[in-house]
Amino acid sequence: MSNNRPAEQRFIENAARLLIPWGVPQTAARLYGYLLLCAEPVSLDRITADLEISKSSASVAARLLEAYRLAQRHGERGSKRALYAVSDNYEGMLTEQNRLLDALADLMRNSTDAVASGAARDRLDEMAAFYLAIRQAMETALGQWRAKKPRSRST
Amino acid sequence: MSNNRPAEQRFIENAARLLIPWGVPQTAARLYGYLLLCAEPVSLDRITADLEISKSSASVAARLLEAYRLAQRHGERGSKRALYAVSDNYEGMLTEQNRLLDALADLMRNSTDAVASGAARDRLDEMAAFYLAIRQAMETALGQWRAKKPRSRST
DNA sequence: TGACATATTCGGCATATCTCGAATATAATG
DNA sequence: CATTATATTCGAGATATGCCGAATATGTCA
Repeated sequence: MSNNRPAEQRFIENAARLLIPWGVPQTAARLYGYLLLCAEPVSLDRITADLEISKSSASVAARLLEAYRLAQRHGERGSKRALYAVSDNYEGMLTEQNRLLDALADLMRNSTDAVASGAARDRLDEMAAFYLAIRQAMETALGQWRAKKPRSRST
Repeated sequence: MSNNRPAEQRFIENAARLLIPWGVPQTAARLYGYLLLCAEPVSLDRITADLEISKSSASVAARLLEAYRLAQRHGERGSKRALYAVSDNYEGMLTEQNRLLDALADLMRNSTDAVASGAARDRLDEMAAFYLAIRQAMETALGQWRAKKPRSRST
């Protein structure tokens, strides 16, 4: 970070622009873009300085990304200092969606009390099957990726 | 709709609960759940009555769902009346995400001006490849589904 | 335990978003 | 062209959300 400021700024804002419509708050979205540019884990103070946001905002944004599995906290040994970096598995955003697909499929399958039969019933069953099929395809693809790239633990 | 009110209500609220965290406004989310239960296209006035919302809210929610490709407007011939029903292709939510994956992959590949080399560069390239792979797997799965279920144009 | 460094929570302000009813626009029909 | 039926837009009030600085909590070291 910080050998070509303008281009980096652009990247950060572009990434944020993509994530924001998906419900990611601006600060968290910008932080994610920023972390993508950082070769090593960075401290909250560094984030605060580079992104020009308050430390409290940096803190909540970082933990939000962590909750979404988009970032990882790297505690420094012998210090309270928290360093953050993008998670090394990029699946976070996708597994979250898989959860939605599962939940939707469940809801539809278990809704015979609301619609027992008829066109709506058929559609619900079909949609449930559809979501499960897609979800399974994604699971498979994720598995294949993990297999192809088994270890990447070298920073 | 409306032969087992309590169960239907529960279904509608449950569906809404799933969609809302994804940024879908409450009214639109409930409307989607409602439409899932309707065997036939319904009018705005019917929606207004059954969902107990204002007509303006019904109108904007319906068109929001339409924009997301989650619902479809069925114009009545010889009338201004608009009838809405859930779209018969359930891919809407997924294609939207595919667009995000594509855009992210693009951004990462075209960001050599921000990071030319090093660990961050490697990661960006890897992520771009990852997103494209997943996106392609989904595309394939969608294609297979369409092939398996070629015609469903009955009611 | 005391002193320090650091992260986290809290209350308030600013801003955005939702929902509504009234006003307006647009299409259909005689 | 007037009337009616319907959808859409508009402005306002209410609600939620994001962001900040100050206050607080928590961990670390001597």
